[in-house]
Amino acid sequence: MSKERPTIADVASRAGVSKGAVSFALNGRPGLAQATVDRILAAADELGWRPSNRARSLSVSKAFALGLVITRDPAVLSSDPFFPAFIAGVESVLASRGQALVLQVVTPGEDEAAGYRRLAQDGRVDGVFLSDLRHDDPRIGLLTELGLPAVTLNRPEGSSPFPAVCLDDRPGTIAVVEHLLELGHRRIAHVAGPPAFVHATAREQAFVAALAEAGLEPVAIEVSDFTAAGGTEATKRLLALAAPPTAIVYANDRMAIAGIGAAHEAGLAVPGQLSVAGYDDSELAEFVHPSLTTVRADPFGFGEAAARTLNLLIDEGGEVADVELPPARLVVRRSTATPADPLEES
Amino acid sequence: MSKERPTIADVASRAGVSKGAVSFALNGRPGLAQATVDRILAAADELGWRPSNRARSLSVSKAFALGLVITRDPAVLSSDPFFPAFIAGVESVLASRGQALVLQVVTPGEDEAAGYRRLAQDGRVDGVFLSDLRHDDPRIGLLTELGLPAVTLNRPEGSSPFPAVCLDDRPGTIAVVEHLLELGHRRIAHVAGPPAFVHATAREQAFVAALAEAGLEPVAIEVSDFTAAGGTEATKRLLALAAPPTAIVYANDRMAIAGIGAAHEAGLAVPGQLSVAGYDDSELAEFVHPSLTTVRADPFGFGEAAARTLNLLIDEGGEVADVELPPARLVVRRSTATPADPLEES
DNA sequence: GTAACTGCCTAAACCGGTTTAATCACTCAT
DNA sequence: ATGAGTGATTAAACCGGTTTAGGCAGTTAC
Repeated sequence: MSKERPTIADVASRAGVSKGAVSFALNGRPGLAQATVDRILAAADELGWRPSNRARSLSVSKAFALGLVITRDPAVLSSDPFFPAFIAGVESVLASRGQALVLQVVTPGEDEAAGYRRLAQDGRVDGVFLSDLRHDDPRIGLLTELGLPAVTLNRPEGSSPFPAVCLDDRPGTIAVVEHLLELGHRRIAHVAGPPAFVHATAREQAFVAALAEAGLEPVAIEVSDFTAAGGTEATKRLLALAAPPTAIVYANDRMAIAGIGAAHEAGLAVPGQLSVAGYDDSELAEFVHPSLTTVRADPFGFGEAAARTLNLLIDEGGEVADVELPPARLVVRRSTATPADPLEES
Repeated sequence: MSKERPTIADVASRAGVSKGAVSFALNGRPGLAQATVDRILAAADELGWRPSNRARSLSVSKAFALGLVITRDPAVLSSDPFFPAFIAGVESVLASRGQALVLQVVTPGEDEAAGYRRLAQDGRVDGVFLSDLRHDDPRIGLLTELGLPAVTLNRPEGSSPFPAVCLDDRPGTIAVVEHLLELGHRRIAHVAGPPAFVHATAREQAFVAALAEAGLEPVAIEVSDFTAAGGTEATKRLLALAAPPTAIVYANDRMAIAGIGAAHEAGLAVPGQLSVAGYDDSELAEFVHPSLTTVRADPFGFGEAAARTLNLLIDEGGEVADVELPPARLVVRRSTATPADPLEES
């Protein structure tokens, strides 16, 4: 049993042809007689030969890998339900193409640009996913400068040279508000994510717009940070208002679940005295008490679409069309109900 | 502005030396006059040259990357607090060494061996982390056969050619049981993880042993699956017992939080009528109601230690000593209290 | 004065593929 | 018979580093 990996030269000599011929056969390029191709492929098969990624990378100047840089505090990242599913979706596309996913987790304090620079300069990846898109995101300029293909998850408001894969945050949020309005709520508050993030402001604006549609104004909008701790604090502030809300719409499940906890802590019944809604439909949403009304997106599908789009950009180059994913859907559970004191105001 | 990346030849000609000299200078190898080294490094600096990873990979037959294969259902993985922090710890070691992390998420249904095979045969990584270690884990044999260095997270019971980085699950679990015993609980149950996993059985055995230490037997041990859904089901079964437990120790936080939900659903007060303890200290543990008594490990440190150990194995080869991490600590919160009907027996 | 050694540096092979230009053996048209 | 054209194949350059063997100049040893 030879422990050494066979090389293309071994295959060539076994098939009685040149290295070049083997390469042609492998890549299905025209110019070889069918019989020769068959003979080469058979030889490769018998030797168990698979072309070396390293050699291929060097000669064709491609990495056969995509990169994902996640800029988050690991503690915060911990319970984010988006990325694992997103990554799984990405992988489902990469696996069949023999590509790999290079992951980088950057703590916000550090220089996130350095993360992308390393990926680009080391030639580790052929393209990257731009997640957690921010307003005037500096990474767009950075990647343009680095010449690294990218796909943005959702659309930046400024002009961007990169294709965007979008999952509109608004319909889900609007559905939540409409659901609460139908139940009879009129005093509704929102706990938003950091305004730097596109998806945070999108949800906030959708919230405001949906209320305005019904001629209402938010009781309050608390700007928070998507963490459980932040959700707790924001909830306390809302409950301390002179005229507190009868329902709170949170920008994600973590804050919402923490909000339920804070409400209970304050002696309020959920949904009896306070209705709560989240966003994400994380695993726990169904199993906390009361189970959480929330909005379910499809992060796996998001990952698939993003990977496909990025590969299209890398392979074909030029202009790649944006992709619009089906919007998130409302999932009604037990944390929302008719308000205790309905319709104070006409 | 030349858009082309400089190569080692550019640096060489600028410094007036040969390619080989540049390589020597870069890698700090002896045999070059200090003045020459300085000149070369200055030239490299001026050109902004960084050696190409691809070329280096090919010539030294190393990938400069480590691999992590996670075999989980993405839905389940979603809310696992371990991996994000673990990965961040790994990266903190890799970043300074210019290494990358290649991630692969394999759905349990698929062939997980294929994932490792791909990583090994494509030469993507120089070594891998073996997480979620199972009893008689087939991956140990597989990796031995593939000749891929690895580090196991925790120690397999059989003989293993790989160094183990261990975080003993037992002290934390024992501390939980002792805490409950001190509160006066005598009827304690456990919701365990799948027995295939080493850490699941370790926690279960520690639970049984700690009770035995006090001359007690478990009310019941429900085998579950670490998911919130599983935690709910297991809890329902325990509460339906003729003599239900006054406290339940869960093998992780997700099941515990779902357990609190199930208890509330059943009309039980936590911790008034049922004490609940988890394991992991996930982000939400502190913010659910009541806040969850649990056990806090240090997954970030786990990642650091694992990465360092794996690199040691790759660089030095031979025998690398196992690493024992400081054990997890008990975090007492509000979900545990004196039982309602204390000390029925003895 | 020459052999042996040392310190510094270079030429060239090498890693394992891809790709281009050239070669060879045929057939076909003139 | 000759030239052109076509299809199958190969030799060799190339990607950008690392590494080995060896060359050259300047001591030192005898």
